[in-house]
Amino acid sequence: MAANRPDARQAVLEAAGELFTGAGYAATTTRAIAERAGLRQASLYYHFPAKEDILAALLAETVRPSLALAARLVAGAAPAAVRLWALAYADIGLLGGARHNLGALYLLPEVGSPNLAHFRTERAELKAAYGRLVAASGIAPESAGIRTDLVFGLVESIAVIRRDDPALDVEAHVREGADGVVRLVGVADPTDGLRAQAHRLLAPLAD
Amino acid sequence: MAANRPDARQAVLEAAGELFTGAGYAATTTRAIAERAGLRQASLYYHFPAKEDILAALLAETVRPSLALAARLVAGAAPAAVRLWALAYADIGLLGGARHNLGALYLLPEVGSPNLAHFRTERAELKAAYGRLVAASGIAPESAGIRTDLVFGLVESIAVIRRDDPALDVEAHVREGADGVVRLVGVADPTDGLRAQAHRLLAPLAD
DNA sequence: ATTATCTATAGATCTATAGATAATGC
DNA sequence: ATTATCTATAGATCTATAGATAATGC
Repeated sequence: MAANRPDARQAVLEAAGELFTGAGYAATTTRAIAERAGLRQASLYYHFPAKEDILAALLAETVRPSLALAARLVAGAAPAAVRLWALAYADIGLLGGARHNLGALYLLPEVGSPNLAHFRTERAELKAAYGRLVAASGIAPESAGIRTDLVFGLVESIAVIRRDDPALDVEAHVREGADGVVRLVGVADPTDGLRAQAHRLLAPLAD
Repeated sequence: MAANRPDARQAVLEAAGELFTGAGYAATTTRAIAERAGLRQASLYYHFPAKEDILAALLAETVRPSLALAARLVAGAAPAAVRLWALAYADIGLLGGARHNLGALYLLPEVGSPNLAHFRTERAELKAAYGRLVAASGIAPESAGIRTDLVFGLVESIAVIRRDDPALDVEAHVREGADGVVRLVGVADPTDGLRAQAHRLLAPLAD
């Protein structure tokens, strides 16, 4: 290979993550991404076929860990409120702790693009997992749909909160957010016992 | 005047509202706005000094009604949970019922622009009003800040929910959303009595 | 021969301004 | 004289492709 850097592709994603979350997709030029990644503008196209594929890669790497966790929790046997608390806790933590507030990518109008249908499907699957846990919590079936919308909205709102206050105390927000999700569903009050049980569910998955 | 239309400025705002909420600010060209408004591209600049001023006008007209209501409710004498329910109900209703999902404008990365500081101030004032009602609900002071963040996030999440499902049953979401805000704060459970009281607070303000 | 980069550029925009034009109000 | 519009365009991009170049692996 030529005088290449160890992992240019990763540097591009890192740069794009910062710029897309800060300025948005359309307002970020391929030149700005390349500059920050230490490449020339045209060299981006060796690693990605088009600008939109950079966004697609970032979206995929953001939603996938949450989705993997959700699949395990949906299949779990613990009380639904415990599993819901655990999913919300981990999911908000991933969004809140990611470099560059990647959750803000979900807010970009470009996620509606036909080329990003795969991301939208994965995000819908994550929401469906929340929906199963909400339904299993014993909520009246006619309310479950709307409450799932609200729960998912509350979880994702971490991106807006973090944008408004970049110096956010993420750990406090994560715990309050998970508590809030359970209170919002309205079938159980989060107790220390529930939280401890949820942490035990999450502990073995941390590796 | 020349062969002008009754209210070109309003037609521009209407067109921009549709395009900005759908495709975002940067991806919407002044030509597209003008075309939809029935003008030539350059004629926009008779009504607005720059593209960003069109966005500023839309943001202002979206936040202002909620802010006016919030100011009245903060000064009210009803129980805090009732006033909070009323504010959330009206605010979500305004965002959910507006033409073109104008609440999605709050999600655009361009709201961070220096030229839109006035909007950010008004939005911060609205959030502060929620904060006063949350604090007055009797929440522990160390939790009030984060819960206000979450409450405000839940209210604004109507924009994402509506974007995901344009055929949303807004009225059902508004009521469930206001209930959810009160449950999320965690000091009172919404009852029919509370809702009725809140509606009485809102009734005289409807004109 | 393959990999990863570069320079140069085609082709297509995009915003905002300059200056002309026509209808209305005084 | 003022208001609201238009045509034309300057000047500045922006994405993606073509083709050259240099280092490495066989």
